[in-house]
Amino acid sequence: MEVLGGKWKLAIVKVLLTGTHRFAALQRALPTITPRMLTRQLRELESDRILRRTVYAEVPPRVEYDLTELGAGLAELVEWLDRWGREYRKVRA
Amino acid sequence: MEVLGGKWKLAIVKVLLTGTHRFAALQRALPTITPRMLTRQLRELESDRILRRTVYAEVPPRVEYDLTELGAGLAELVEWLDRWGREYRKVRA
DNA sequence: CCGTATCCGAAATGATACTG
DNA sequence: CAGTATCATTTCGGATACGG
Repeated sequence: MEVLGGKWKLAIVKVLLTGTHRFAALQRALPTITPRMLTRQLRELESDRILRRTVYAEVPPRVEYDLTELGAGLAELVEWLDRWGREYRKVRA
Repeated sequence: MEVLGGKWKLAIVKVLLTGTHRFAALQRALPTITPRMLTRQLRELESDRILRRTVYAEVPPRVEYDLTELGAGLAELVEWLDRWGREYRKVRA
């Protein structure tokens, strides 16, 4: 929970499970996140080795984010949580 | 994550997966939690229907906590997270 | 395009003492 | 036994503006 907790991390992982994304693409996938929060969460996930950050020395700059094998190992967990969340809403409603 | 997030909730669920517990027993199982935090987390989990709180009108007072079916449905998730956490520590170390 | 800097309010957690 | 009350600290998340 220390690694995955908070409002955004699992959402970011979920997006990256669909493939490599650039910063702006992540912003589009998570429309309400501010650039500050996105940067922070990405850096923490990188430092926890959930994802990789790749900088291409180009103009304009290009930075790509993709899951490590450790991060990719969360696929089942995310699915599990999705399922449980749906069941939860059903029972609570 | 809204239901299970935070420092203590999953730990409490994990303890209750081993059976019904009283307040003091939960404190013993989670030695660093303060009574204030334990109370708060228990009330939130109760309000989210993860666990049940049963008060017996006795002297001295007895209050028991146990998982609902919804809460018990988290067993697999907890196991999954445990496994992933162990793998995580191994890879990180 | 991909971020940083600064400031802010709210929420989470903790320490300590006390009570029916 | 099973909590409350009070106070302080820390962390989280957001708004806004700016920069290489």
